[in-house]
Amino acid sequence: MHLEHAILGFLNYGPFTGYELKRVFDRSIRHFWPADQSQIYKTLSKLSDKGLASMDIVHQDDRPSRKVYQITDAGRTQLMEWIRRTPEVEVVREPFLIQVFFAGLLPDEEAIQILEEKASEIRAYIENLNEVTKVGAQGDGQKAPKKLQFYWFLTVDHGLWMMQASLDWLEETIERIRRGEYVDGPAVLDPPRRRRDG
Amino acid sequence: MHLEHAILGFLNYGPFTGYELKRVFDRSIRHFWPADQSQIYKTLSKLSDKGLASMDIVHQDDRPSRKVYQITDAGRTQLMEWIRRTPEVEVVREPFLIQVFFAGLLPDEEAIQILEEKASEIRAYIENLNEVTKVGAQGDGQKAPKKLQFYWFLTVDHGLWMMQASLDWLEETIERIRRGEYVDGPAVLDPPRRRRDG
DNA sequence: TGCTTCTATTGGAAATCTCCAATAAAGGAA
DNA sequence: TTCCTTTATTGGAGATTTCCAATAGAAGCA
Repeated sequence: MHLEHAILGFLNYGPFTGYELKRVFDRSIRHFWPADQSQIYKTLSKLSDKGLASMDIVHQDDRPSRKVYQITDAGRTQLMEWIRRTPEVEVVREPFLIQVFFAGLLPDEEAIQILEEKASEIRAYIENLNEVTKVGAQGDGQKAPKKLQFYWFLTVDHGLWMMQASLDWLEETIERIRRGEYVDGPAVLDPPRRRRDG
Repeated sequence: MHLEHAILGFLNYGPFTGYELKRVFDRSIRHFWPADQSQIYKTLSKLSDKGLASMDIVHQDDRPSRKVYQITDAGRTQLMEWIRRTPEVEVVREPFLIQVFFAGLLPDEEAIQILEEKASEIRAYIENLNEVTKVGAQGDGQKAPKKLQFYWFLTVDHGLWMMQASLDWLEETIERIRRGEYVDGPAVLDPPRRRRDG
């Protein structure tokens, strides 16, 4: 369970309540691991059951008591072990490609329209990612060490690269359909290498 | 539920049993929608309940009877409606990036090692995708119409572009870490546009 | 002969996640 | 004054998917 590791990672920086963690997630890694609030709470109690985190109840007069979680030594060990692990082979699952696969049933203009819609959705997403970066660059009050912030930026960078690649594919594909390429038979071309402009 | 639409799409080409569908999935869209066998069976009976497919039992003397499913008019209508829909915003969920995010806790060489491992995993995946294309190009006995085959190739092409982008990001990132870039502070650069070689 | 693979379907358990609702008090906006 | 948002947690329902096991005859291999 990956949420477990993500939470452990944040607890490694300091103690948090479920509520606080939700905000931390939303402000840092939402772009590659969105977390549902109730899922965070459930995972916290699981971590506690496993002895990877400990919990203290802090009473408050005006609000519900806070359950503050802290990482344990066992938790820290497991976190580091996980980070060092060879990354898993990830299963690709893209509903959009099911649509593309069967879009051959539609007339060209309609297929192109769907690809255009996807393209503008991605453009909006890129805008959004750039926003995330700006908010993160301001440091959110507490300053993270430069190195950790650098790695955070790398994940944003990854998102931007992938989105850009997707956009480029869409534009190329629309071109290919416009040219009526399938009449001459299909071809899977080698994907282009990516390099920085200028 | 997306598997529902994928199955409906294949049933639109002709009648299939669950067993046959499993093989069709494995030979065509596994690279973006792997399907579990028992999930296919469950989804088929759901489609039948909803009146989107009909089922005939064909007895066989030497083997268990086959349940042959056919798409209904209602099913065809819904399939076409779905294909034309504006593509959904897809939720990104990448465990590997959680690892990258926290890899800042490791010494540079160890972080680089993880990125290298990911890179070779992706290279293997690309090999595999190229295999898929070769098998598909032979047409598998029955020939699909050129246009439909073209759209199928497009989905493979998409996979290749995305994998290549991921690989390029990894290589660039390894470079950036090697240069010790984070010492001077982080930067999210604009991703490069893609162009064909030569 | 024994083992594995292929054909063909079914059912249960469990993991992971989303969505929704309930509780409760404070503070700010309209 | 009424309504919405924030803080803070809990619990249940359901969706989707994976994994595993059972059944069973036939065919091919060593």
